[in-house]
Amino acid sequence: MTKQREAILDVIRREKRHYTAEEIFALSRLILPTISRATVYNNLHALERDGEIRRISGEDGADRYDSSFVPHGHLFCIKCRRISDFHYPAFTESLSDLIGSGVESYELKVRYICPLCRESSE
Amino acid sequence: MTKQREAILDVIRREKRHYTAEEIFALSRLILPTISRATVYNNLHALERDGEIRRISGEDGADRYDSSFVPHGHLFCIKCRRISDFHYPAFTESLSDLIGSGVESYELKVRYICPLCRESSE
DNA sequence: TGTAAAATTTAGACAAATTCTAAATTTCCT
DNA sequence: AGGAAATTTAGAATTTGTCTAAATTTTACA
Repeated sequence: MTKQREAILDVIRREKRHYTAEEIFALSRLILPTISRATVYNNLHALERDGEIRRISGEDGADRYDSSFVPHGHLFCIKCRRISDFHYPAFTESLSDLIGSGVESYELKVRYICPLCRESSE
Repeated sequence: MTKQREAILDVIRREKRHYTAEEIFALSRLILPTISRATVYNNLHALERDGEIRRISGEDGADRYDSSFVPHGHLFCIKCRRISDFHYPAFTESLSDLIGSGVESYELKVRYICPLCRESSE
């Protein structure tokens, strides 16, 4: 575990928000001023491969990263573009029941209009 | 409905594969040789907004598009990178039970090792 | 420890995917 | 038909992510 990887993991874990690689790069630079972009991308890939973090792929261009251990999905508000987590306890199980073995991970993304936006458009 | 949009929709509907924007661009050019890349992207966005097609976001760089009306998820083999559809009838219902109203669409992506790859690695 | 091999990091060039722009064309309405 | 609105076009620009080759760091183990 290099100090670069540690810094990156720190950044992702410390905040509740889901950052893009570019944001993680900027924040890691505050800790290690010489860290390079390639290192950030390398480590994001490695951490994803190792199951330490999860990638949320692109509702708005760049991928984002999430460090939660608890399996969960993501809600994207199509109006305000905000992302929130959503938990679905029995899901993982029923998924492997359906698909069989070999499941490594999943990504569940729901596009919706969040309560706040629904309210304000009334 | 412009002839450009029609051509694009045709390309997506005619094949079972999930094409990238670049592939759709190339195939649309066979029908309309002067169609431009920007038009393809514009229409892909519009068609997605209108619910005519669905975007499958990036396991391998570029997004792909799917025209099926039946809600379903996608299986990505992490070895051979092939994508296949997978149907999960009760899912849509239980999703809106959980989240409430406002759900517009969802994307369920499962990363796994497909039966063929599992077999060949034994 | 000392040291060699393996892995990782770095800066910056490169590449791919997507968006933007402004002018030209087409479509739509009445 | 005539004018406004929408769409298309080509290509430039931007964003996101990957690659390269040299330098540094880590790891394994004699």
